[in-house]
Amino acid sequence: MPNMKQIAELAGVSLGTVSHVLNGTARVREPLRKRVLEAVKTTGYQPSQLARGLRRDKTNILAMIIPDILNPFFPGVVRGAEDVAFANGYRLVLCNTDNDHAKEVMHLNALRTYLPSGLIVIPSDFSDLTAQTESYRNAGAAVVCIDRLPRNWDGDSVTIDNVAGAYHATSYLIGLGHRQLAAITGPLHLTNAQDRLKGFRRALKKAGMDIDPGYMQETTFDRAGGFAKTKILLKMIPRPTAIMACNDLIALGALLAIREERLHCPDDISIIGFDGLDLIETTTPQLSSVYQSSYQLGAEAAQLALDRVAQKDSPVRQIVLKTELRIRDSVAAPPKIDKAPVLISLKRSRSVGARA
Amino acid sequence: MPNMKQIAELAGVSLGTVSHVLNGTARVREPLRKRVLEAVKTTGYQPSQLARGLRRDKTNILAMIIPDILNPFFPGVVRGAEDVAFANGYRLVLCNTDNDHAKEVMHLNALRTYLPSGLIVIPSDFSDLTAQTESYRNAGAAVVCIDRLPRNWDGDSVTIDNVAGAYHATSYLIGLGHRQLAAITGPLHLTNAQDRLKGFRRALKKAGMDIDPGYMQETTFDRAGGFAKTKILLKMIPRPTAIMACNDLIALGALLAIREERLHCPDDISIIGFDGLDLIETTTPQLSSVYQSSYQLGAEAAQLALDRVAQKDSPVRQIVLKTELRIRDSVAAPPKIDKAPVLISLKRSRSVGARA
DNA sequence: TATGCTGTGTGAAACCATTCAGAGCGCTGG
DNA sequence: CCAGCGCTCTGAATGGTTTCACACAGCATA
Repeated sequence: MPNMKQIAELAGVSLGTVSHVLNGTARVREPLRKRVLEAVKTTGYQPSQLARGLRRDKTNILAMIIPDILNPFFPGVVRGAEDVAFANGYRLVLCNTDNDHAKEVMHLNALRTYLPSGLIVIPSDFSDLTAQTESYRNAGAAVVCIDRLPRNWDGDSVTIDNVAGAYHATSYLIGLGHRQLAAITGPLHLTNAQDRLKGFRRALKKAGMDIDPGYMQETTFDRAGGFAKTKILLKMIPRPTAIMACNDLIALGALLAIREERLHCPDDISIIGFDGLDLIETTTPQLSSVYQSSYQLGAEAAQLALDRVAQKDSPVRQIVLKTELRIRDSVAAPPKIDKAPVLISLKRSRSVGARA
Repeated sequence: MPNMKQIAELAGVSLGTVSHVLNGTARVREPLRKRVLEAVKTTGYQPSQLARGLRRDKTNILAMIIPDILNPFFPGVVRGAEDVAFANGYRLVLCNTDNDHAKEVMHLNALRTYLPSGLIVIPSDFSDLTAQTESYRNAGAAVVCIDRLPRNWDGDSVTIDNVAGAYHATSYLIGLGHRQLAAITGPLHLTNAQDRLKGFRRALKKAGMDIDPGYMQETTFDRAGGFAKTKILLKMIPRPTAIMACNDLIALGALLAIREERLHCPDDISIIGFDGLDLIETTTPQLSSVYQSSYQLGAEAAQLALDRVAQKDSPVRQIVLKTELRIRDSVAAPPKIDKAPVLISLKRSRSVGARA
């Protein structure tokens, strides 16, 4: 593979001229320009991204730090970001943190020396990332936080309206007549989990309903967590008639727990999840969910990062995406009998268990 | 951020000595060594990966080219590769091709100038990639093909035993008494799709069974493909009593089609998928599948790449991973009535349709 | 004719780590 | 006592690009 010097010789011009032709950084007379382009074409020359990055103090790399690509929410985010990056001549470096702050910091530190133009982070938790991200900013890199925000975050971000999403879903359940609601939230050190719980409570308050703290269970954002917490909820008296799950994996776990307890969704209990993953379309019943576009989340983040690279001092942008309540088969009005006193409700629960 | 020169000054040694201490490329007396390490520690110095890569003609980057991270099979592969890469101080650059050969070539060409140490590719199709990958090899990079192989591939690879996997699944169905089998294959320009079909046919042959080509439908590796082709299969006379789907998404589509036709899996039709994705555990019925470890696929590939970087001229390795038949609720013996003549079987199909 | 200005090109410096030839030093064996 | 060797360490060259100060030609103006 030839280098720029050889192109310069082949075209009979200086190094600088080749650079100017290639980058459009200065006017070059047409004949020279043509000779350079010709030389590039015949040799198949490609500039070294390394040398270029070394010299410009920045590469066409976007670094992306996410919790875990195995969680089905994140591939969409990654794909959205990669598409935008690719379309602009950038590449994506992907790092998984497993929500481990130490690992996150390791990635953050190590990646910096590759001089990425931008950094897109889904924070592992509520830890303050200012120290690390500041060093990226000083190095001229754009930093965008998405999905959740670390403590004290005042930079660019893309999130969704978690409060509104959870509020709508909960209100919908209340509208159907549910009075015994439960929520299974994600880890409350994450802002998105916090906000979804906030939306849930706000809807209850609006309806003048109160709730025992035991009906709000906190767990990890996965199937196992949803399963375990649902088992607990199903034993409570009175048993909830609807569960607001703070993501789809939790909802999935809830569905499995309900099934294992020989209850039926939505006849006995309604479920609404959050995220709108593809895979909730294949369950029986199909799960209702607060849809958000993970793809858009990633795409907007990448665009935001690239915009900031182009215009370093434009005002901070904090994009908030809309959600959309998608009702499918997992919600219904509460069983009639639940309007009767507690003990009867309990009895029914047992008989149902026996029946199946 | 300081550079190496400043570390050298601070430690009172030369540039070369700093490099040797950091890379262990030569013996350095303990006192000097200590001073260097001390200087590194107090300044928080980190070597520039760019300068390092430029000089060594190779970076600690692993490039990974896959069809589409949104396909739930691939996150596992990526995660496996990223974990191994990370553990060895490497980073992963992720590229999606959408099975588009042109896009694949673009990525291949563009990535090269970042001088990755290794390249892991899931080929978009059967196209010959020798030209592109050869240039990586010439640049000293390790190239590993996984999951499927391009035409004429004679380099390192990690695949699974597709033939055996499909063979076992099919044999299992035959063992249950199924005689009207159907297969829905992936695109036959992909080696893995070819091999799974081969395993299917081999099992039939072993059992002395013949099959009408109409019962082997080719489609894309997704839900929509499985859905559409199953619709066709369900109209055939005699109707198949079992479907061997060449991946889980196809199997999922098949399940949905069967459901939509008011038939029942496994009572009317059995289904076996391929891949063993998590999401097939949440369907009703749970889908049986030929499990393969996508994580291991990625992890082995990354390890293979790193091994080759370390030992350039070791013999080519072509790793073939085992599969494991995981039977769940989607398979059963064929309905008894199917042993009766065709017309009766047809009738039953109608009556079932009317029932549901 | 001298001066200034524009429009184009040039060449060297800078970016930063690695590596290689060689220098300095102390020790050993003859 | 000296040649020779081994062990450390040094400093310059190297890799490929961008950028900046400057040069040069051509033209217009005074």
